[in-house]
Amino acid sequence: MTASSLRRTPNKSRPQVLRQALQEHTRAAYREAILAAAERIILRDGFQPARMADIAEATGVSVGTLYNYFDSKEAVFNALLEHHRGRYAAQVERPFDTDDPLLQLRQFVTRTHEFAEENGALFNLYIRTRVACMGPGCDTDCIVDDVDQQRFDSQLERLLGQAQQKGKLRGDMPVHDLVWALESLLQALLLDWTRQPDNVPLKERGDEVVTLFLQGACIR
Amino acid sequence: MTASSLRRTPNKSRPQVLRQALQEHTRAAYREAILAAAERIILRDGFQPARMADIAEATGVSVGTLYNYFDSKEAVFNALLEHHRGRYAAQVERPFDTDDPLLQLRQFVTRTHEFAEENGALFNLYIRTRVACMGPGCDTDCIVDDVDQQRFDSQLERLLGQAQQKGKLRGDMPVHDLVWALESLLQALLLDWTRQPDNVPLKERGDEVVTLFLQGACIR
Amino acid sequence: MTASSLRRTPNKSRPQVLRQALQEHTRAAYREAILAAAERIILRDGFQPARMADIAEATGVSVGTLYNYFDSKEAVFNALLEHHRGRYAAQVERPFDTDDPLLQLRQFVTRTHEFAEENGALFNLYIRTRVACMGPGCDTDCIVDDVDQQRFDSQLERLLGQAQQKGKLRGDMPVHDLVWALESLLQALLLDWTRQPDNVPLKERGDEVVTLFLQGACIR
Amino acid sequence: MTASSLRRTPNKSRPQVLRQALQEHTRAAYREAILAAAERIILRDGFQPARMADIAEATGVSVGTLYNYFDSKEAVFNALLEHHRGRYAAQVERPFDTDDPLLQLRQFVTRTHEFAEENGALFNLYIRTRVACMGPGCDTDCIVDDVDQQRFDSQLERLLGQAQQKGKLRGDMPVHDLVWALESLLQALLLDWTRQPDNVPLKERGDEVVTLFLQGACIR
DNA sequence: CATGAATGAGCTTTCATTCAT
DNA sequence: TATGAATGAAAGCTCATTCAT
Repeated sequence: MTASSLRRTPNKSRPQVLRQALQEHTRAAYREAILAAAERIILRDGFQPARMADIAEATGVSVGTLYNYFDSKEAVFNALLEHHRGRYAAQVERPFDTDDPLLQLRQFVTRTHEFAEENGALFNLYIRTRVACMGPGCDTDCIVDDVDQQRFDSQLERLLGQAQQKGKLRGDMPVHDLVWALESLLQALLLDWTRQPDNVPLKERGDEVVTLFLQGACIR
Repeated sequence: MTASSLRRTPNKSRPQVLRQALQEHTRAAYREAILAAAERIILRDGFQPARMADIAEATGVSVGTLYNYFDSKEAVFNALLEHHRGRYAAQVERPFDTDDPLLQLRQFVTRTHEFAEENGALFNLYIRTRVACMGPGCDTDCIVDDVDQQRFDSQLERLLGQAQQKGKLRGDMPVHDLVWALESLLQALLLDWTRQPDNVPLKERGDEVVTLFLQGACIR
Repeated sequence: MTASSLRRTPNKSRPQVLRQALQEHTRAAYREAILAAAERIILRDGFQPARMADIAEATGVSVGTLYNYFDSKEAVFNALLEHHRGRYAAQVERPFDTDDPLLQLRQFVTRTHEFAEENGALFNLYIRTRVACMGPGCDTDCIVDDVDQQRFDSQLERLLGQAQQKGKLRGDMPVHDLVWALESLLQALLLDWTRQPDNVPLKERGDEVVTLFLQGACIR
Repeated sequence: MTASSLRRTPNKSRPQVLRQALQEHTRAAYREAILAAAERIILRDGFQPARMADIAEATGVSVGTLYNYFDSKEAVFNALLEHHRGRYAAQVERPFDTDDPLLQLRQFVTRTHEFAEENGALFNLYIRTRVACMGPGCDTDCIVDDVDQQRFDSQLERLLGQAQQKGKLRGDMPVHDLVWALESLLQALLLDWTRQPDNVPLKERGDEVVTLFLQGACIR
């Protein structure tokens, strides 16, 4: 047996494959556990005060282990957000039940709110981060890009654009402004909800907000 | 008798009184200077990264002096906000030029935006903090109470309530919800503006937003 | 008193000057104390194992204080070396008592050794560092430049060059090689001495080494 | 009976013996491979920065395996040096081609330098370590004992002693001192060479150094 | 015996706050 | 009362070593 024959062999025997599959599983489980703990801790303490040591303890592992799975504290946070992006996209971008853009709009909003209600704490973190991190000095700067916002916006824009083309929305206002207004209202709603989840019936309020947005506050 | 004159109240001879008056003046000047510097620094670096040493240097005093005027870093920030509350209230709560609640509403919004444009950097900080610091763990937690929001809200509530009573607003929706919606839109606008002050003509957009709020997105 | 009048005034009153002088003194004393302690600790533990906390404790100050005087652990070490460079140069570069280059050489060597004997521990550190830090991975890489070595070499070169020109040294060998050989012998001697200061009578051995260097090992 | 065969000594059947022989072989191969990798890594990074994980990777084994063959990082380094000692001894302690001690001396020096040139990187490490690690705190403390130095010295001592007895060297100086001086020069030469192998023609310079050592710098 | 993930002590550095002058 | 040096509790991250599989 020579020194060079010690190098890792590319093809693996059966047991190795099994073991590796097991390890993959374990590894994934660890990641999940760490992220879950991190979510708890970060939600409890906030991002910057949250200490890696606490996350480790909450996970039930040592600090070093954290760094076997994530490069840095920031990476943990990023992974936390990333972890939920796909799920949101999947839930929200399914085909709609109707052809009417405005009904599609309502469905889109409802789905978003359903997702929020199903993933409360997460969304709390998520939304807050998206709003909070715009100024200098926010430690989570650059952590959250606008990927999600853009996805959300472009959906709204598409739907409102279709509605406008079909003559269902006022034409004296750029679609962009309408998008902006609706998005603002919905974000404010989510914000309120993350503050006091129990006091805000999310989906009902969402529908009301859309109605108000469409019809306006004045008597017709 | 001001707060600081309570500090020591032995028998005072005339010159002592004079000296104390002078000291009061000096004390106020120090506070102002510190707050001004703190504003510069916090706006430049953000709250949590801003270092007391930097604020001291920017003020031209020593670190210790900071603590002669404020109990803590947080206290400086609180005072900073408090410092501007009165000014905002004064500017916004003047009597209106009209009796029409909806016109008063527009004037109120305009005044708010004028104040914002006149106090850009401050307002930037102010708004951001109000939005960002709602969850736990934010270092500025407990710093910003809802005093201002409540003042703002009650104004809106009063005006929208009057309009509703006069039959100018839809009655099928609680005033509170209307207030909420308008407030959300306006806050979003301010938020946008603090991000890119130059791209958002605040007062014009404010008027448009109010119009959209009142009339809705649908064609009538 | 305006805010701007609070800024530091350039001209200082008498007491300020005094106080500052005092502080300068204190500051210098602290630096010295820290360096002295650092020397002890680094000599005891080596550079890389030496912990800032230990240096702080040895100095009798807190860790933070260390960083009020030095930017980093490396900076402490650099300062330590720098601190002694001037002293060595001063002691060694005084005018010589004679015109004979070879006698000057002996005096130069003697002075170096006197300095070494007077600054034992330091020189230990100094010499070891100069020798050790040439390969990769040495944490003190780049810390010690060759300034001192060059100064030492150029002195030797000058003296040996003069001797050669006066026909006192063999001409069949570049001065540079002679310098190299003598320097090697002297460095080895210092090295031995730093290992076991008590067993090596530095100055006597130095003289012997120079003699051996000049006359060679063979019988004439 | 080798060291590792001492590990377990139950009654062994024939096949067990065979298997054990095989294992011995494998075991040796692993050691070699690890040492080879360690040499590469340590030479690349230095001893203290070199990470066990890197050595493991370079070997193509896991970290744990390293610890099946060596007790610690230090042990790896020790083994690395030990591994080359025998080779040096073998090369250098062959019988000489001549009876003249001074010629033997030159041959001895030449052989050492040949070995150095043939084992460049290693010798680089070796020499550097021998010189650098004499003080406390050097992480490689206690790693390098003086075994090699002593062997080298005793050779020199023997040869120079013979020469002195034959009246070829000055008698007014203890052999020990002559040994010391020559050893110093040779070590300095090696040192220089390890720093810039290409600029120093080792064997030629070695001969020059011996000549200078024997004849001295002065004109005769 | 190989594996490689888990471990956790230990490191340097920062900065709000205190306090002797 | 101004000063600013001293303080020291954390924090994030590394890596030699262990040990269950």
